[in-house]
Amino acid sequence: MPELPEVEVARRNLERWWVGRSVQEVAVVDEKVVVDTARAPVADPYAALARLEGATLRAVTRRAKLLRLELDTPEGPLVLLSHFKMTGKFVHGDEAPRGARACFRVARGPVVWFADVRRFGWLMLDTPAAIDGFIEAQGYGPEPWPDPIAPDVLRHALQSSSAIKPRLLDQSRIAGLGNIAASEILFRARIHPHTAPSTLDDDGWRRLSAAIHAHLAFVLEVEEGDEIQYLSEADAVNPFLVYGREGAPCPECDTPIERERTGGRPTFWCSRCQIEGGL
DNA sequence: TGAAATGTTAACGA
DNA sequence: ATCGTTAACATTTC
Repeated sequence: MPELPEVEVARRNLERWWVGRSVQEVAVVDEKVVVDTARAPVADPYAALARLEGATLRAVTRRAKLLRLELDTPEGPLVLLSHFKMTGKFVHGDEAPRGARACFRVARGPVVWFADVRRFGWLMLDTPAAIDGFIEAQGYGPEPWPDPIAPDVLRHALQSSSAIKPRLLDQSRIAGLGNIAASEILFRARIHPHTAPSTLDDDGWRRLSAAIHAHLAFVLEVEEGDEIQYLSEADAVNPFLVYGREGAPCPECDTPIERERTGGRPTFWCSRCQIEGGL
């Protein structure tokens, strides 16, 4: 299940596989894969994606967890936007992967598949103005990658007197962080997930800023490459410090890792390393 | 078998 | 208004 780093790896992969090359053929495997700017499935997804045949991919950019493919098509510039949600990914290969929903045959390149077992993800194709309007309307907060969010900016974005953990997930405060990232970042920053942002001192904000960047850099390094394995998949190895490690020894102090569910989402932390108030 | 899963969003209640 | 929880989306895995 993808967070920012997985989307960023997909961006790099699509750059390598596809940028500068044209699309020979497009196929829709799952009719509900293409949505409009209201996120409703379009009436004719075949016709929609057929607009990309003969198009050349110019650039791939990322905003939060959205991937934005800029294409020059016979009818003019269009943007293909995707959201991976829980299980989406782009892969390449001759055979349809599990969960295949659409595919793009790249001239002098691979066949690129949009695969998404749980089918929460989507593709959206429209003019640059329409797509950028859609992205703007999401109201995303500042990007934590590639440049770190400065401690001061972080403090203003997260300002609150309730628990910090759910705040980190709020895309309108900081863009791109997910549920795994929240636990990992707070562990790295030695901040308890229940800590109220209003009680963090300057050093706490500095640690949080550094921890966000360090976590993203770490996951990007681990997941770089053509095949991204999500944790839920068979054979996946858990590369995280505390996420999914309830009861296992803390990597710093051997205290058993704690777990709780809030708002339906699990949180993991070390009760010795992470103190409320951040110190 | 039931529960839970790395995302988002609408609906509801305090 | 704002916060937090719950259900829903669809499917797989433990």
